[in-house]
Amino acid sequence: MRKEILHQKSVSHHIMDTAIPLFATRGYAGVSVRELAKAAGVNNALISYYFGGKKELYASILSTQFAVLGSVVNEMKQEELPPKEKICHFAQQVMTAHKKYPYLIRLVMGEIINPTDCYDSIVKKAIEKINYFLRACIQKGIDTGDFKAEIDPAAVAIALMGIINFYYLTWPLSQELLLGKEVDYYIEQSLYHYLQGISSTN
Amino acid sequence: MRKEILHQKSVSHHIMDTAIPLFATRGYAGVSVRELAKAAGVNNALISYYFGGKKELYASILSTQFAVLGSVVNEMKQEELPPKEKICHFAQQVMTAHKKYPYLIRLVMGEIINPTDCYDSIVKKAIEKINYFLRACIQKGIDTGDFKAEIDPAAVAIALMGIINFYYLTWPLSQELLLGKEVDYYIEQSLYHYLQGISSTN
DNA sequence: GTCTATATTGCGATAGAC
DNA sequence: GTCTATCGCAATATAGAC
Repeated sequence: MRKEILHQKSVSHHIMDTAIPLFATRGYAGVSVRELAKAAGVNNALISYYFGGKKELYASILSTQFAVLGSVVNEMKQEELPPKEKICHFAQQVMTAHKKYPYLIRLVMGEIINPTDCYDSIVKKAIEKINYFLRACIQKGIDTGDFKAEIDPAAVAIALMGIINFYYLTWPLSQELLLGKEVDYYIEQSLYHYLQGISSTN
Repeated sequence: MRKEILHQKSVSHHIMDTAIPLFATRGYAGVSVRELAKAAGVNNALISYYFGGKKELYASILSTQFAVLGSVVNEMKQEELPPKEKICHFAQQVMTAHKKYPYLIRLVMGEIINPTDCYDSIVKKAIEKINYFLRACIQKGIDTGDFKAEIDPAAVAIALMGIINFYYLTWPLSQELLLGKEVDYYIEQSLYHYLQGISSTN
């Protein structure tokens, strides 16, 4: 049986998978096409052949990775749950996404602190979508009386994004600082405490 | 009167000040020595003359910027305040530092997601110091009965760092998402809600 | 589709004039 | 201290053989 049949993953797919951790951990400018090709075990010229160039390879990676974020929100929108439960469930979905796509958060942050041409077209829109979803949840919570009337949905939405993402944002440093505790437990607790702080009762 | 006397700031200092926003917004690999020199209005060769090379210039910037973080913690350590007030005061000091050194957070994050040789020697130690300070505050709060006994200091310390820094971390996007609200107000509120969540009473 | 070879540009660094 | 000129090398990209 031929090798190509055993390994059906296309060359372009393979190049992207190899490039993701490199771009994520060293930045767009920090990785060269030569290094990318060597790591993937393919010829330099194939990056231009399959993607058109380094920039386009990077843009391809960003759009496929960011599509993950979008689909998480889309799934959540359909759920019919009380605001607090919806936020907790969303947090769990994001955590699951971080585990499945461990380099996504670095690509996001890399674009936020060192924006490329992809920032406006891909990154910003994805984050705005998430923020809008959370704000709607919080507003609903205020309307139903679950949350304090005086809280500001926009501010709370940012705080929630911080609580849910900060650990992964600063990983692996955060893992060391957590002194052996489990991530899931940490985020669950932080979220619980914060939600308790904005809740109207209890 | 000679120009040099009117502008006493040394050339090396001027180069660093010009390089800070460039390294912060485009990353170490994203900026060339030629561009740096052009932006500062000096000759390329002067970067090697004053610092030894691009790497050393970057390292100089990181150490001076990170010294700011260290001094904030040192000042706070001497303060004798109840845990909650101490944490709130620390948050205000950090916010003041972010305003005075607006590129600091990007340099920090840049090193966390795309570490260079400076990461272990400069960045990691500074963050560990802050984390240790916060953990001590929280532990004291548990001991005095201000905070719930069941909370985990290490986990709460990370959550607090997230709440205090996430806004600046994702600026200017966070500013847009905040829909015109004031930063200080937002962080104050988020911190207040979270602290309320971990407090034993009220 | 994949390779080699190469064109072209830009990089960081430095020698040496002033 | 500051300049010009240049070295040696690595970057992205592509033409053309296979």
